[in-house]
Amino acid sequence: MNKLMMIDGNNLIYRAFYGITAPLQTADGRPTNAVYGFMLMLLRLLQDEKPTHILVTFDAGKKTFRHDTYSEYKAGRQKTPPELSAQFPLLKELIEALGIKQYELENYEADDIMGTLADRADAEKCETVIVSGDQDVLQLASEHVRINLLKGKGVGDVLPHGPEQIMERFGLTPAQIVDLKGLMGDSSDNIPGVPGVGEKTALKLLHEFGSVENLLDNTDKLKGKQKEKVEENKDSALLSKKLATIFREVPLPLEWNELAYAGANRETAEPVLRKLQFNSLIEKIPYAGEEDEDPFAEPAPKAEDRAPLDVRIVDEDTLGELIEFLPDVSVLHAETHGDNPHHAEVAGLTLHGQDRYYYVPFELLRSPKASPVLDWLENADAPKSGYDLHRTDLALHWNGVHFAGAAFDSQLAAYLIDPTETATTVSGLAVKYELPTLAEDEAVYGRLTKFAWPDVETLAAHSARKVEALEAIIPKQRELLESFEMNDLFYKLEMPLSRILADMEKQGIAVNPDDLEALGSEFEVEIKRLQGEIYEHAGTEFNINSTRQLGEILFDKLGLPVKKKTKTGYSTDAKVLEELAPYHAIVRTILQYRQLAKLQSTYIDGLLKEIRPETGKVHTYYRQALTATGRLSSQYPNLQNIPIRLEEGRKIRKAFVPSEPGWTILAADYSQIELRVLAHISDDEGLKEAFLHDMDIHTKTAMDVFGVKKEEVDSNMRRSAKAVNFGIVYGISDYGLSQNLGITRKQAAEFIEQYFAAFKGVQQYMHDIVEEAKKDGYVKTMLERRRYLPDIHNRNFAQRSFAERTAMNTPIQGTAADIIKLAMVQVDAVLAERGLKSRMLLQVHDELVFEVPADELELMKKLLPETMEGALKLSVPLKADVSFGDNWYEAK
DNA sequence: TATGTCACG
DNA sequence: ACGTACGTGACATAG
Repeated sequence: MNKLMMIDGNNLIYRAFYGITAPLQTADGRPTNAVYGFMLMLLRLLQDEKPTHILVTFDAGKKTFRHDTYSEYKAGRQKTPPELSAQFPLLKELIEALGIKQYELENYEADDIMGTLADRADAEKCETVIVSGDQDVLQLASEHVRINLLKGKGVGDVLPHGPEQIMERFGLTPAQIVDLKGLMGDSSDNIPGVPGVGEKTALKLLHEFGSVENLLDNTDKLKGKQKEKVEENKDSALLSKKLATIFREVPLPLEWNELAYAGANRETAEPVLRKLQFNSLIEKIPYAGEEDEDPFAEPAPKAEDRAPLDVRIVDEDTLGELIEFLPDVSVLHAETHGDNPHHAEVAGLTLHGQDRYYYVPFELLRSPKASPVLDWLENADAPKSGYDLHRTDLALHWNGVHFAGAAFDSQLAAYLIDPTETATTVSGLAVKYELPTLAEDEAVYGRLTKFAWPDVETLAAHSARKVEALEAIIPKQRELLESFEMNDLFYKLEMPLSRILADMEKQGIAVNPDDLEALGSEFEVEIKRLQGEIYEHAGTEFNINSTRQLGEILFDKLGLPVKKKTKTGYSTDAKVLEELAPYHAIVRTILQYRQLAKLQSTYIDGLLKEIRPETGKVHTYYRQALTATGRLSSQYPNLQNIPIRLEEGRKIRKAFVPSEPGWTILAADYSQIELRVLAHISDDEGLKEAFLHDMDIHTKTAMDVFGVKKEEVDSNMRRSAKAVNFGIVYGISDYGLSQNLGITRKQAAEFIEQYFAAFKGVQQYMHDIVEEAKKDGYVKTMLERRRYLPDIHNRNFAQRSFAERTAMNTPIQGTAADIIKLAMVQVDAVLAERGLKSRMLLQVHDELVFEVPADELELMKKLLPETMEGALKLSVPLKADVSFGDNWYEAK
């Protein structure tokens, strides 16, 4: 059975270029990221589709027959970046070397070539797959032709579209896709369509009229502005449809057997792959005549072919040998199981130095003879490198083993090098750094319910491979950190912080279950009452927590107006319910029910489950290598979202108490840290002035935006100004602000304009930072933390806009994160220097929470804000406020 | 496992 | 015209 796969080469290489941001290059310095990304996609496609025939098509030259019809076709397109143009010849060479047919033809686009062949294939009833990211090709779908539409940024994800999926998604046949384009146009190809008609309107019109032509013949059935627009743009609509129509009669000299593909030839493929430095891919290519192995299956075929590592599995008798060897150990890796490191199981440790590997089964550490190993593990002066040592530390801790001396954590390094990188395993890093592949943990252990430790030899061998890879990865990471000027950020901030976080997490915070249960009982009574009331209003009992059932009651049964839809049904979120409240008493009741149900399930029941019986405390886990901006995140439980805004929820905080009698909870939070950072980064005179005089920033903003005196600022003006300030920090858009304030977009746009007129420095910053992102491909915080923004060049407006807002927000949010991290390191040092007993327990983005003994309270009330305010010198003062009490509720 | 909702900064 | 406020995690439902 034959199967043809056709790939839009231009489309895929563009996506690969923006999808793979790693600085890959050939030995002579030519960039290869796009070629690499293309190869990853191709391999995945070969694996998933197993085609018997393949064709990669390209656009040839600039002019096509479409330019004769419309000279502005594809006008205004950004020039292809030179780093990408340079990769076309490399890609073509590689495709050739893989034995895959490629074709391009003067005057025609890749689409036309695919369309012509797809028609032929369909007539022959040959199964055909077309791969592209361009929606235009959906018009080619038919009984035998499926479109794999690329989705998202990933290199592998596709959305299969046959006629049925197209009908489901658009309510159109494949043939009607050109009518859709005719009406809505296509900005990336500069196809005009009908002004004022977007996808929504175009679909509505087509559902009614079927085609562009039929619509134009029946414009008398339209009304108002829409009628005018359509009538005025008849020619444009017809032209646009014509331009979007794929030409299916391209004169093609291709013979079917030229497209045949049965795998690559090792002798021709390997040299080219080596030249491109794609060493890690060599064994993932399906070669003709070789066993057809799954290129993504792990363990990777070649890894096992390499000479096995000399791994010694240590037992009581050979412990002496290991102990002698300890001073040479540089890399350590713990094999652990469990997402929550506070509850992780430790199978064993692999130690490496001087090309020797020792695997220590964890039980062996219980032996009295192993005490030198324990001493070494807890010796802060014995430096250890590894991957996710924070997790190792916690897992060992709860199993009774002390750990210290983390010197280089490869996971943290990877995070600084690219915080949005998805390769979050040692195996993933090996791929990234083009090292020999190694098995993913999942492949060795299985996952979730299927998890099982393999026999000790397999485990030791796998673990040693990881350590081997780390030995190669770490020097590369050191170089990158150096060249990114991140040495301070890494060695003086993130590495020390990692130990501090582990200390905080082990310490935990005491939670009084009686307080929670008492509060829970109150909620319980009220929830029951509200539930009864809702059933009564509804005239029936149903599951209020089910949005589907709730939607049926509100909108079908009670007939309330539908405000918003989700992709699966009616939206019933709080914003919608607020709008519906005037129509029916049930709505307010549901809002109250939702509020209490949330508190009950997440914060009463959820928190009670997390109290550790041995300690009576909750021990959160801070993820230090997760967020795109440099913030921490908190899990198991999340202690960064304990309620505070509404009084009912805020009471939860009363259950967070000191763990020793007579002690106090002390909290200190930065005041307006993000806006202060903005004042510094943007160097805006007005904003700096405001903070130098410690003014109420929202009032000051209102004064300048509305042009009034301080006394004239009313609460509404201040509220608006506050929303504008939030918007500024998030990367402002008129739409976002209008939604937040419930005003029109136009009004929001005016606010923003007035804000920028008053704060010229901020306006300049917002402009400059986007330009910087375009130039460099990334933005930075004050401490040189980076975030790459590949979508800053995206032709899709929404994605590009998002990248622009991110460019504005990340340096602000990220610098604020840098600052509080600095403060934590400094506070930790101060506590140690002075031998204080006070303990840092929590971090909530701009707030630090401590428990302090009575005799240290006065000192801490002074030291803490002092240290926090002095953490980093800005052109405006930092301000930290302290509060304290018998629990977290009181300390605010 | 995906989706909707809602808690926080 | 396009379609969004930035960054997270946990829970319940439903397939």
